[in-house]
Amino acid sequence: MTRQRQVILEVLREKNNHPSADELYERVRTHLPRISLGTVYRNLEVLCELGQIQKLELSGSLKRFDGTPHKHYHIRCLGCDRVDDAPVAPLNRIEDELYGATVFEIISHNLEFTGYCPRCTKEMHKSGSLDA
Amino acid sequence: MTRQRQVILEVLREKNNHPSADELYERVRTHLPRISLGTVYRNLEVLCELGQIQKLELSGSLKRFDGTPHKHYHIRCLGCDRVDDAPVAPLNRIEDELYGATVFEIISHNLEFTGYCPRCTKEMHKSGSLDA
DNA sequence: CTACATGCAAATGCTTTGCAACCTA
DNA sequence: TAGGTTGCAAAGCATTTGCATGTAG
Repeated sequence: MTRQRQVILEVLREKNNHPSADELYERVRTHLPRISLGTVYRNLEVLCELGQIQKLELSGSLKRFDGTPHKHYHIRCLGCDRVDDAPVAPLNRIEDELYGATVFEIISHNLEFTGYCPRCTKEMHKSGSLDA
Repeated sequence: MTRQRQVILEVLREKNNHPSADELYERVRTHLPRISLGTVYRNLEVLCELGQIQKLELSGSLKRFDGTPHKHYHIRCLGCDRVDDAPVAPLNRIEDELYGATVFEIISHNLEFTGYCPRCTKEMHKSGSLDA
């Protein structure tokens, strides 16, 4: 556990708004100005394997990271890419529905919502493109 | 509707195994040897906008394309990236669960399964890494 | 004839990697 | 001091884009 890894974990946990590697890099840089982006990527990978954090591979967007290890769903803003936790109960039975109906051995599932955050909703109303 | 666009659509529909742009490019090339990858990308984009096909932005994988416009879920193989349709009924009510519980204006949702296809399952048993 | 589509190649953006120097247990 | 880790720079890969030419309607 190097200083770099420590700071990355702390910074990710203190304000867990699901940052991308690059956003996290910028924040970590205020504490460790000489850290490199490669180190951030490498440590995020290691921390995932250790089960301390999770990598979010949301469709149609770059990778983001979640400071908590517990499984939950997310909502992503189509306007600004902001990611929030989705307040929905996990679908505990959904994988059973596939049993016998698919040739795959199911390992996991993920549910993702997309929509517009308040700011982007307002922005759209201003510019008149309410349907986009 | 150019010849290129026509062929891309036909090839995508005739064997809809959710190819990537590149795989589709290779297949289309057997009919139109001089087509460029850029053209394939551009036409796939256009066909999506026309509602003829859909773009699948599955997490942790490159973009894939589905020759049908109707909404359904998918399963992806963690070993070889093969993508099948998931035989599960659409969750028609799920977005309502978020109503009032999030500040987002929900537009859509997507459910994704991951697992192992028969071939990769067998492969794992052979090499002894049953848990990966 | 005009607008849009093409082929080609270069550019982009995120992510990974090779490598020599550097810590740290 | 041995093994993992770092910073840096370069490479990798999927995708997008600029531009001159070509083609459909």
